[in-house]
Amino acid sequence: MPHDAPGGDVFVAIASPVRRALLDTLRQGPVPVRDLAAGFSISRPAVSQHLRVLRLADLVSESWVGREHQYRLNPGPLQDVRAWVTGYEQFWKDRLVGLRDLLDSGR
Amino acid sequence: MPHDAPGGDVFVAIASPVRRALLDTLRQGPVPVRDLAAGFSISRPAVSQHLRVLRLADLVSESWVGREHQYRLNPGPLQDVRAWVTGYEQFWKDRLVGLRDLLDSGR
DNA sequence: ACTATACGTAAGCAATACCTTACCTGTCAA
DNA sequence: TTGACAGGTAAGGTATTGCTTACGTATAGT
Repeated sequence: MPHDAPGGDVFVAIASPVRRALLDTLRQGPVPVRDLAAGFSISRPAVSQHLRVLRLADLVSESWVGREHQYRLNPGPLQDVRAWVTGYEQFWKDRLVGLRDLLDSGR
Repeated sequence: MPHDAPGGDVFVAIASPVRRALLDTLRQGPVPVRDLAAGFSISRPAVSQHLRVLRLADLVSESWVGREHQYRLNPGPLQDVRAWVTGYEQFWKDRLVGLRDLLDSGR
C-alpha cells in the first residue's frame, strides 16, 4: 500500500486546482491558514476543508503556534504520482524509437 | 494554455483509478473497447464514459477499424502533470540540504 | 435481408464534492 | 475578564460524478 494509506487518495487530492495552488503556496514554507485563504476568492472554511483533504492525503502536516495553525508541505506522497507518470516516459521513448526506425527504413 | 485546452483537465482525468488502469492497459498498444471493458467489473457503457473523459483530456485518441473503436494512448498531456510534480523535487532537495547542514552544524 | 456484434449516447438515480453561513473552541491582548 | 482573532466543524443546498438500463447506429457475417 502506497503513501496515501490513511484514507486520502493523492491523485484525488491534486485534482483540484485550488488544492494544487495551496500546495504551491506552501512551497515557500509553513503558512498559517489566514494567509493561505487570503489568496483565494472562496471562504476561509472552504480553504479549511481543502486543507483537510490534503491532510488526509498526507500532503501537508499541521502544527500549532499559539492560535495559529501552521501548515507545512509534505511532498512525499507526490512520489507516487511521479512514479506513475514516469512509467509513461518509456512509452514515449519507445514511440520515438519506433518513429526513428520508420524514418530510417523509409530512407 | 497547456495541453488540455479542449476542455478536459488532465489532473481530473487521472484522479480516477479506473481511468488510470485504462491508460495503463493502453500502454501495450491500441485496444478496442470490448477488450478494455473486459478487465473491469463495471458495465461497458461506464467504460465508454470514462474513455470520453480521457478523450476530452486528450489522453487517448480514437480510430475506427470496421466496427471496432480502437483507443490509443496519447501520453502528451501527462507532461503537464510531470512538470508540476517535478517542481517539488527541488523542494525535497532543499529540505535534504537543510537537514544535512543541520546535522553538520550539530556535529 | 436478417441477425449478431461493437459501441456511443440518453435518461435516471444515488453518492459525492464543494461552497456558504452559522456556530464552537482555544488563544492573545487590554 | 472581556473582546478580538484564528481556525476547525456542522448543517444545508446545489452541482457534478459515476453507475445502471435502455436505446440507436453502424458494420460484419450468413
